[in-house]
Amino acid sequence: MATIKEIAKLAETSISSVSRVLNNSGYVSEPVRVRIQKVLDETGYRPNALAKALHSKRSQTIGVILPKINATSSGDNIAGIDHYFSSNGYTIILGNTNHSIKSELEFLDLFSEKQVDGIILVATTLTDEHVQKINKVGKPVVVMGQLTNDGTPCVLFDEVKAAEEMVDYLIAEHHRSIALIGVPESDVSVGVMRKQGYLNSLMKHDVSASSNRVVEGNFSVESGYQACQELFEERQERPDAIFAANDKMAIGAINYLLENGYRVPEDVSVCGVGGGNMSRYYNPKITSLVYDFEESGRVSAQLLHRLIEQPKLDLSNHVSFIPYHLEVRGSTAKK
Amino acid sequence: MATIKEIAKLAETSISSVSRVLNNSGYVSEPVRVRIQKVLDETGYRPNALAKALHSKRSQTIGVILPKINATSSGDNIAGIDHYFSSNGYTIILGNTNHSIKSELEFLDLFSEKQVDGIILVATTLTDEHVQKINKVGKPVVVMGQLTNDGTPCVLFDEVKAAEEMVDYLIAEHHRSIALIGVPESDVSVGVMRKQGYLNSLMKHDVSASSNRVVEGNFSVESGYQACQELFEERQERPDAIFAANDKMAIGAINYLLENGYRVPEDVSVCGVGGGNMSRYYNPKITSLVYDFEESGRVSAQLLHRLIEQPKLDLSNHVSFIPYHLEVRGSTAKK
DNA sequence: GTGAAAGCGCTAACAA
DNA sequence: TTGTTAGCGCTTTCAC
Repeated sequence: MATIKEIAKLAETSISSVSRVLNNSGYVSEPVRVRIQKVLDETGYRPNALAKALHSKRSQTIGVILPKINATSSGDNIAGIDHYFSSNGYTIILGNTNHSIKSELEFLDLFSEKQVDGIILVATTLTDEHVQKINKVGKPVVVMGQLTNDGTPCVLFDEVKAAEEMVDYLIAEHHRSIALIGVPESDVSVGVMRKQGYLNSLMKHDVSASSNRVVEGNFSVESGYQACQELFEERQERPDAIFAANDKMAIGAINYLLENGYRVPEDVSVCGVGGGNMSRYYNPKITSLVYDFEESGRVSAQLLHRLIEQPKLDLSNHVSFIPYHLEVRGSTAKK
Repeated sequence: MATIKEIAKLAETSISSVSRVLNNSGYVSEPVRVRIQKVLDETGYRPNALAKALHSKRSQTIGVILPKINATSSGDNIAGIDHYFSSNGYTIILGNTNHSIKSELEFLDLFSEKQVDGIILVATTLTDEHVQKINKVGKPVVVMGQLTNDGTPCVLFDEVKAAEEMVDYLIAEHHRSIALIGVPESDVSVGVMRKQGYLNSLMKHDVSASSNRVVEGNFSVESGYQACQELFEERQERPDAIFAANDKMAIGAINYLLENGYRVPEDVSVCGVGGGNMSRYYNPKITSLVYDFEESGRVSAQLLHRLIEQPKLDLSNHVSFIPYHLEVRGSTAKK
């Protein structure tokens, strides 16, 4: 790796002149410029971004922390973030936490050491420790997927409203015994909010809600299968519709139903949340709340970018809700 | 952000002593050590990794270049890479090329500027320009997904053998009219190799091969649907089995068949490659070559790590084949 | 044991 | 117009 010093020597000039042609700044006479450019081309010289960053205090790097890199939503999130930032000269560094809160905190520190210009934190839960650390890193942070309560700007879907809309639809289709396959409340957006929306809708329409019709999975297809089994084999009455908190569990539920002689949607309607490939191409195609995770990545990136470019900008308490839509597909029908 | 200088001042000592306790190197008397540690704790000081890297010439950063970040294989790849490297103190920086060769070349340069310690290039094609640039960056590079011809170590699946095995299986199940839904040859591993395996098997068993039974898609579900439609509506004879070069196209093909009154697998057997969630949970479950992309990420990472740690190590021409296995599921049956 | 000082590669005053 | 120089934050000799 050549340095600017060596280039200067080869071109028989000073490093400042080299720096000038490199950055197209200041005055350089044509002959010198040409001489330097020639050496630059011949050596294929690349400036050291670290040295540059050390001086400018801008690393042109964004840290992205997420709970599980190999989840379809993560891929889309990153695609959106990357698309926005790479076209603005930034590069992305990745922090995969595998759902470990400790690891989340560590990445906040690590990224801080690496002098990232900003951080996007894709969170499933937000503890006081998080909040504290976020405020301590002293760099712009945008939280994705969770509502913040300390003013940190966040980007997310309106989970309550979305879930409510889905159950409204099921009720409009004359379903009255509607089950929920949820997840633990440690995941606030999914475990708490979607359940809240489910309950809101039932209340609103005066449809009976019963813990008898609520079971819990863990996001996986298998857990959806088991949850559905529990619903149909261990509970008092059989639901005529199932709202699963994500598409994978909806698929698990459908698998259980089909294997046990129920028809979907004729006997039981099933719907999920996410709307990605798995639900779109499943057989039957699954009615789902379609979330555009790439868009949520893009919006987070844009927000963070503004925060970076205009440090005085006060975006505290800013909340961006990403649009979603209910897509009725083949897995639900009028009762 | 505090600097080592400020810490030294606060602890009323020199920066070298601070550096010593930071790195646990050299002699520091107990009282001084304690005094420094106290300031360190109180300020929550974090060393600047850039300055450190500038000096040590090790950034503890790995660049990963891939064609499409939101593809399930990419997520798994990165998970494997990340898992290995993060437990070794490295962090990952991402280069998403969206299949643009130009962009691939640019990331090689960019990562070089960012002083990454090594690069993993997930490639679909490898031009001379690639090879040239790879050799010029002067950093360890491991290519994933493609066979290299210039000695650059690579990690991939034995596509020819895998495809051959799949078609062997179809033939063993008495299928004789076997169609291929492939992809363009610009993707060497998928477009060329899998087709080669398909042909090898037919030849080997003396089963007729005909361009009449070969169509091309573009990896997507929709293209699989169309390819299958072409096979059944525009070709002379109908195949009794279809080998799709990936699971998505297999799903597209199945969708076409089911919509048009064919039963799968009773009338037509369909199989794919990949073996991930989409095929595992589809209805019917899809017979597939199960590739472990997380493992291929892990192996690439390990290989690159060795290259980084032992620069004199000669791993040129090294090729790692990642194991795979044929999983017979519900979409294929004996004829 | 401790601290001053050089240097990693670069930018940006400041002189010349 | 050009070159010298002082940092950016850190590590590491090398005197003291």
